[in-house]
Amino acid sequence: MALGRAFFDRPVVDLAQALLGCVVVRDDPAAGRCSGLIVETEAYDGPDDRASHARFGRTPRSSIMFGPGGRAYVYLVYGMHRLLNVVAGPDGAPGAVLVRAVGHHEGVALMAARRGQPGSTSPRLAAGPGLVTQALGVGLELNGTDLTRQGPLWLAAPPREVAAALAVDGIVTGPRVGVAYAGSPWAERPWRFGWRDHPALSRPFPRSGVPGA
DNA sequence: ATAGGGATTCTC
DNA sequence: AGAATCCCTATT
Repeated sequence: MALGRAFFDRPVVDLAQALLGCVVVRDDPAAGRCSGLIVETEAYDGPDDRASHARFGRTPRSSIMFGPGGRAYVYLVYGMHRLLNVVAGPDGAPGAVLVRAVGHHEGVALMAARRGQPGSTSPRLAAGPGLVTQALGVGLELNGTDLTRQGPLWLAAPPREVAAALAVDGIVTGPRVGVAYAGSPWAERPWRFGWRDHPALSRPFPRSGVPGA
């Protein structure tokens, strides 16, 4: 059962936290299904956020960020890595959440094969935003995909036991990665969220904390 | 039409 | 610490 549109209609920083524990499902007709648990996210807000692609206003690339929530925003960085984002709603309010890391769920073997590491069961197969798309087989052709309906790429609510485990472990926050160019205060905003001590985190959080602290 | 740069990852 | 690599945005 896919998460409905209403789930995404909230401030992007709230959405970034709400997505932790959710399941990102990749259904490829040829390769089959794999899915992962979202364990790390970052929020990118509207034009005021100097780290966000929306800082240039509505451009061809960022236009998806200005649309309704619950759609995928996939783009290329550094000429080689594809990054997956979840657009926040409502329509007209730009914002997107970068999926920085996912943990194992379904189709680990398929994900390992896509990573070029057949047979690996490392929990860190998708520990990093570029690795997430590589492991899940997410390409630019999926930009704009409606994540609220079962299809090639969609999102599901956290399984019961996952939600329970996350509640026990807690959420850590920190500054977003690789956005020094944005300057103060945007580079320091604690808009990176992670499942505390999860093995699939992309890299250590410099300081521990709780949302809102 | 062209130049500057990046929400990364891997290797030296 | 540095390269790989190309699309996007801004500027001329």
